[in-house]
Amino acid sequence: MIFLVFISLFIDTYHRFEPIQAIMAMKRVVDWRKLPVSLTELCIDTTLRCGQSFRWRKLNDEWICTLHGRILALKQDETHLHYKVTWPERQGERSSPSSSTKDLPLRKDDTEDLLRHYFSLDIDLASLYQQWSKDDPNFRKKAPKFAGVRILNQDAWEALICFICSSNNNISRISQMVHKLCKHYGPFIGHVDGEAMHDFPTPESLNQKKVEAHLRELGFGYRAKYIAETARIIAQDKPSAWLDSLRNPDFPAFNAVAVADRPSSTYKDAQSALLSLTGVGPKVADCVCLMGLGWGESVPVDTHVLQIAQRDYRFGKKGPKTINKAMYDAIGDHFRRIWGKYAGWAHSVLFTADLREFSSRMKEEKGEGIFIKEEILAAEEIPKGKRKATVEIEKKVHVKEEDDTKETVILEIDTTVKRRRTRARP
DNA sequence: TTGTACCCTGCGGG
DNA sequence: ACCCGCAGGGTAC
Repeated sequence: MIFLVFISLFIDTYHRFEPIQAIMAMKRVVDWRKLPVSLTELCIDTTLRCGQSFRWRKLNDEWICTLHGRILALKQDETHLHYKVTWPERQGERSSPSSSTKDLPLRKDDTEDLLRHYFSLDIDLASLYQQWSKDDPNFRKKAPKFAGVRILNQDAWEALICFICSSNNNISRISQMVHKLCKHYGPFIGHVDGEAMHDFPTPESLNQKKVEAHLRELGFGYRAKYIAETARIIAQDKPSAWLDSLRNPDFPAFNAVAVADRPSSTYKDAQSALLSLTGVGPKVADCVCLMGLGWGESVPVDTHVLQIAQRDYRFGKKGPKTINKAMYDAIGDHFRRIWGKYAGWAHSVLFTADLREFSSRMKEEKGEGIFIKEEILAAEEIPKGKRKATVEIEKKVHVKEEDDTKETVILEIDTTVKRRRTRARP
């Protein structure tokens, strides 16, 4: 049996093909083009804001980002995804008399392929939603308001650095930090609305002497060291295509080239390989697996997902405050059992539904279809002589919910909570 | 195996 | 108004 591994050529594509792209860049006036996609299959308004990518910005009703050495603008209506490409400017080119809109690119423009790859448009999302809804009442309840949420097929290196930034952080600040990385270390591509657009920096550009100190000045905190060390390891210590060798072979990187006779990685292989990097724990490793390496079964478990597991999937919370690796794996396995091969995709839908930014969509649900009844099972005694104490209370919460079909479902969730109690006066 | 420091920012309750 | 505690897609020690 022959194993295939796909090696990406993404690194430095811009520089490598500079002469060709310089000619392509002469065609400055680019029309909007479109791909047929329904909002059920892809909703960019949700997908680009739900915290899996940190570089997309919405300007004047268009989503803008640099990707693979070009600037992309996206718009969407009920039937189509509209896109516009801008290739990089060259120094002094704009005033060059040879510059003309009549010149055609030498190569076929691959932006449509890039978009199909980036959004994994070959995957039938509606069928997946149907399957998850059939197997999971909670998904069936939440999903209708969050259609078209996809996992983006991002570059592994970019995902790695972005999710190192994400530790103990919020989406707003992560976006600001990633923007600073691009601005200070990424290749300049062009202007949009007078604002300079840079692509994501290469490992080499982040593997320089003063990067750590500089990133600290820029407000990266303790993550500055993680980024600098990871860049050094990827740029110096590992083979050139090491990260992409961890990809799911069924979903090769964009511009990948097949290489024969290499053992292919599994999801668990990829996860454990990533864990060897500084600043990369199980959660960050899973984010890179899911969004950067094509492993759809990867379920990143953060505090949010832990809450979802406990609140909506009766996952016991007897464990400690900080979850250990065993607990972490158990939660992932639990969701993989429910949702299957694309568990990470389903997880992303529920994660999005729980984000505060999107919570208004669920607001009307609260208090109408859901009734909660608490039943205290056991409570630790308050020590004698103390009037107040923080004690463990074990309670059983009955959640009675009605879904659209008026069918009644009873879920029981065992919980242990800390509550401040006051001893009754003698 | 469990606990704590780590950088920084926005938010809600006093 | 200001302060203060705390959480925000965790990880290293």
